[in-house]
Amino acid sequence: MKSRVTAQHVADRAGVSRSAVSRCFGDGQVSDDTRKRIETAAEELGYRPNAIARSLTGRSTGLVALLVAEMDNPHVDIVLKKLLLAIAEADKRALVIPETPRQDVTESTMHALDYQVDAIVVVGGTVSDRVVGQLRALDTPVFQFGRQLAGLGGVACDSHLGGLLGGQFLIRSGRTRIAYVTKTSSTDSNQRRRAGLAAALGAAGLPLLEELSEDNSFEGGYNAATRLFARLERPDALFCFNDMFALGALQAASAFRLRVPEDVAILGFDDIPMAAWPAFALSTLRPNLDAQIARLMAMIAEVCDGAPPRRTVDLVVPELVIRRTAC
Amino acid sequence: MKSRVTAQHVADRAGVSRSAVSRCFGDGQVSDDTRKRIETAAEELGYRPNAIARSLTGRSTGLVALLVAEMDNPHVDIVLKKLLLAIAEADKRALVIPETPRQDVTESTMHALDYQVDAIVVVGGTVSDRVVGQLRALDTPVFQFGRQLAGLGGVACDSHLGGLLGGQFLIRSGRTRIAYVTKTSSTDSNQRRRAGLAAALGAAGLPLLEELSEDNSFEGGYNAATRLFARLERPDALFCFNDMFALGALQAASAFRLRVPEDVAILGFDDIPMAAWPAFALSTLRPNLDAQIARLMAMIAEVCDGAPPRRTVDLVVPELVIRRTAC
DNA sequence: CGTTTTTATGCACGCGCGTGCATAATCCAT
DNA sequence: ATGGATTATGCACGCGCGTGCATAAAAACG
Repeated sequence: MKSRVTAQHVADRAGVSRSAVSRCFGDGQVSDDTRKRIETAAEELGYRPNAIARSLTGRSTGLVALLVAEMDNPHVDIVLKKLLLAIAEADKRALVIPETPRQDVTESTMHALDYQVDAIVVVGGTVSDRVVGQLRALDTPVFQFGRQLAGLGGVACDSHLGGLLGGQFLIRSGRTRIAYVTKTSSTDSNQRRRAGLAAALGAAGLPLLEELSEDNSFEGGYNAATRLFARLERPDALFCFNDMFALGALQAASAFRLRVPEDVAILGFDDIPMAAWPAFALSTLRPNLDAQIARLMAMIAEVCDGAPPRRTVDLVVPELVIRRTAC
Repeated sequence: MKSRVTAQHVADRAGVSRSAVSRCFGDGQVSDDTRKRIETAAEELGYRPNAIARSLTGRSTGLVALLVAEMDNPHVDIVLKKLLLAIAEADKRALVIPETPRQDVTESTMHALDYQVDAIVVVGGTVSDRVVGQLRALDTPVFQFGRQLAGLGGVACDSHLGGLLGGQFLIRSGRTRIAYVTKTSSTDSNQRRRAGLAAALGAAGLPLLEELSEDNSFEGGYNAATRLFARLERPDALFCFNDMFALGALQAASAFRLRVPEDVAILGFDDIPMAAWPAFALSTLRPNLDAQIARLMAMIAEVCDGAPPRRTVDLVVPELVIRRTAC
């Protein structure tokens, strides 16, 4: 592998000083003549400024670290994709750090910080609060996506409101035995959704049934719903923590020969692409992802411009998407 | 934002030279006494070596760029996740560059190269050959994942063999009117799968029906299968380019009140997690992803050790997974 | 105890680039 | 034509770190 061409090479070829090359690719003032010569020389040599060396001079690196956990959730996939696109659009680069089972997140993240990233975004609810706390102690701006830890800037879907809206909708459609299908690991958003639902039910004087899923996926939703349907007094509506649970519950309803939504209504959360498939036509709550990401990118742009990082969470209101499984 | 602590700060505090600190965190020889003092000083100051500056001294950056397109395909999600985990396990960092609709991939990729990545991995079949060609012209090692462009190192599932195995299996199970559901954009792997299937059918003296999908997803498979089922002589087996098509086709079969697999067998490709869901129980061909990734990481490790990049594609044989939709 | 060998440490340079400062070149107005 | 204002260019330094080289310290050996 031949060594890369540096600004010095271009300078030599163009017969100017290296500073001129530097200014030409920066925002310095260069005469039209020399600019032309430098550009042709750079073109011929295939020169590209070394971003590593450039960022060494105290400036920003243009890197944004995405600390992403809960990668078994399709919704996180969508978030990740959209974040990647948004970061590329903002002319920055995404350094993605997955939560590995073997290696502790902390260690991976710390390694990422060695790259002087401009900001860290914590994606997904399952990153432990301890890790987030450690991150906050650093001087690198940290933002959270999809959680609402106090004192840490970020964006999130208003889970409480989502729970409330979903609950009110189910009540309006005449349901009286409403169950919440949740997961064992109680993340922040989980608790808020449950609280919102509980508020809606409480206002209507209805009880809140509940069923835990041992697993964070389709199978978990299937099993939890199966247990619910096997109860003596079967619920007539299932509000699921996320769409994957809801799809599993839908499958369980089919196994029980229950008509959806006549016998039982099923409501999800996230509006993953699959929810819109005609095979499922899942009613669900759609977090306005694009709005969330736009705000997050604005926060990142702020800190890149030297502003102190925000310390508040922007809540985005979810939207009720009514399809076939609850109406 | 206070400025980061450098090796000089640690050196001052420990009462040693900066070189000693550098050696302590590198592999240089340091006496037990000074090492201890340096380590405590570093601990107290929260010092971490600056990876940016470190990589400036001609060494590797520890960055691997993932150029990923076709992000609407769940299978690519899985590949991306596994790649991210593998890269983290290898103690490297992943720089993910999505194919943005607005910005040309070339430009994004070039920006990524400014970070002196150790290697580039092209993921997904839809990255244009032109872009890959441009990448090959660089002195940064480029690998391809899931495609088989000649002269460029990488790993891929043996699509031809997959087509052959699938075709032979359908023939053995007594199918005679076998259709291939494919997509309009003819990627490399698509053509190979079709060729493998054609070889199997040709050997058995059977015709190859075909139907194009206008779209690379569930809906596309649904529509294509619908057209096939509406034909006078309905096919008794559908071999789909990927699982998403197959799931759409499955839905179409249900709409036509066709029994699966009695009336029509449906075979997918990729073995995405959803294929295993009891709701679908899709028979499919499983590319051995873990094996592919292990080999790719080995190739990357090679070039990081200074070896010239491989120029051959390691083919991994796919495995026939027989569930309910074809048996 | 003196000499040679080994080990530990500091100094200084360079990686590729941005940028303040001084100087040279150019321009404009009088 | 000439002084001053503006612009263009080069020089040199520093960003944070690794490392060859020289030197100082310690160890080993006779």
